Amino acid sequence: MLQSQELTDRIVARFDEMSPQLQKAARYILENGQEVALVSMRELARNARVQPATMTRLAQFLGLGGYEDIRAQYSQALRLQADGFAARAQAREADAPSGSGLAYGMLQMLSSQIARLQAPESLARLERVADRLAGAGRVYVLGLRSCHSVAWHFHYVMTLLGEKTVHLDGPAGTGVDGMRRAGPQDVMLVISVNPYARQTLELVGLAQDKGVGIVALTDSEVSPLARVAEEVVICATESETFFHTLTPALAVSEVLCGLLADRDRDRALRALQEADRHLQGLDTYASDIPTRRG
Amino acid sequence: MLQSQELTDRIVARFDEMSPQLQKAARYILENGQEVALVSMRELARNARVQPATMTRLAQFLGLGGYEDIRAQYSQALRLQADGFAARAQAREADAPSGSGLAYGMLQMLSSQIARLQAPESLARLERVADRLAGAGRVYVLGLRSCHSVAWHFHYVMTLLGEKTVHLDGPAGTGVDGMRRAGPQDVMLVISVNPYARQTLELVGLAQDKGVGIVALTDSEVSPLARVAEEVVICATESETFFHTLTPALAVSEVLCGLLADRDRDRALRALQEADRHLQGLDTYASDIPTRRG
DNA sequence: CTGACTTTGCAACATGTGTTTCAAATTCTT
DNA sequence: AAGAATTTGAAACACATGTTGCAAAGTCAG
Repeated sequence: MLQSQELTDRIVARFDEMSPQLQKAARYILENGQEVALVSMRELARNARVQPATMTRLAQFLGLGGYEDIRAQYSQALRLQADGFAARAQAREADAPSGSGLAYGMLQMLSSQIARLQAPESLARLERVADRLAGAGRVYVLGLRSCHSVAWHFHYVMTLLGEKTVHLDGPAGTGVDGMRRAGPQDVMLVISVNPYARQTLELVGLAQDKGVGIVALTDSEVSPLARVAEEVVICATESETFFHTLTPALAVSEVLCGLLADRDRDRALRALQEADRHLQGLDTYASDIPTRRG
Repeated sequence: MLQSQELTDRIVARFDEMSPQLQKAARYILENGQEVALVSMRELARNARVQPATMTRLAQFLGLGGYEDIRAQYSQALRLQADGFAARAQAREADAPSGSGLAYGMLQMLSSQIARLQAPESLARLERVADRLAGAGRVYVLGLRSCHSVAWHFHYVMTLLGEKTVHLDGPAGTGVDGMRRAGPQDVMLVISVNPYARQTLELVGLAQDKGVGIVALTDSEVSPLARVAEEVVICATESETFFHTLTPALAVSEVLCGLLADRDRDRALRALQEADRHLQGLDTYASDIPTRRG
């Protein structure tokens, strides 16, 4: 499969060999690449003042099957460009095996989804969420079912940073007990994506009743959480396999931790060093498989 | 003529008034704006799993003449976005404040780290790990401390897919009990990065003694796990803040789930449908904050 | 000037498009 | 539980699509 730049190069290289009508069509394509992706070939032909058949002949002259191949490459180029992810220069190799093709596609999509979080609006939201969490008395962290990992990880890192977060989770249904002392000076960070766990929504309702601020990581502007949260970060969940992805949400969670740590770097560093000493003292880490005796 | 942001705002504003199918179409358009410009409405409807008529109804519901009006606006937005791409990228890098700069840098690095997993060698390893796991009697999943999220999520998704994984985790130190019946036909998937938890390494040693196969997600070719595992996938952990990132490892975990599901798509689909019915039957999900009585 | 070859316009073709209409299915109200 | 209203799926419709094939037009060599 060709890149649109590669196709562009090929058009330029063979321009002299083309008949006048082919040259007319080729020039129009070179000068209006995004229109190739956005309008039909017949409309493009009209705009270029050539016959539709000329476009098909041009594609075949260039060694392609038909005009659809031209459009597909310009469409893909526009997708990559619109995503704003400069590092993804290489398109997928033709005929990759099914398994690797799936893995490749999943990774490409994940990378793109995380890159999209770099948009100015998204960055501004991340800042506002971090501000809100930094100013809270206590931060309650809630993520159920598939979102558990994101909530747990946020809480884990924040405890290493010496922050007072409360993870609303626990065995034998005790997780919600953590909300007992919550009040208006506190904030709940809730992570939930479609399909939304009823218990998550119920706990958010409870938090609202107690005057707790809500900030949310969710999948859409039309999520029920988006309606009640003061601040929302939208995390893509679309996936090329059967279930939604939580990788962008984890990325966002880690970025929030980073922003919070950044607000008091000295304190965060001290807390990490203390945690490190504590864990070293407990012999928590090792750098090799222990040799077993007996 | 509306801007696509204005149309987006209108969709969000009126979302609650929409029927379930209109909401499904609306959500898909919000999440896939550039596809609106790049593919036909019938193809978009197929991807969104709605009837073509639904797309037309949505447009009319929004006060537009027909779907073409939706497409025209998203096309125009894409034209504007593509035109300004290079200039906006440069402005962002020059002007971003410290906080957003940190967030931007973290996201850029994460996106790049995941993109690097698309290398052929990495894809080949993913295939081999998936093969090994697919052929196992039982899969034991181990990830402690910061790696807990990745292990838990893998286990969670695999249970949805109907697979027999055992998560070596549990309260009151009981997690290791799951290893009691492990044997040579089983495989352990271990996730650990520097600093490596001693208990992780001890359990890996125990698994080796029992003849259990080991596959590892870890951070380096020189990780202690890399020395003892049959297959290794290297996940970057480098971060622009104080602590290592687990986002690439979660991405890898999800890709492995996808590859395993791909090996028996029909079975995976049936398992997910059964899980869905089961959870629906338990009233696990909701689409709005419940109204509290009293 | 003529014949051969190439280029080009145009129409037919099979298929896809967005919209409309109708009836079945679902939901809501009484 | 029944009737009304709304939602939805599916098919038909008119039109647009990209491609193919044929013949007219144009160009070039002898």
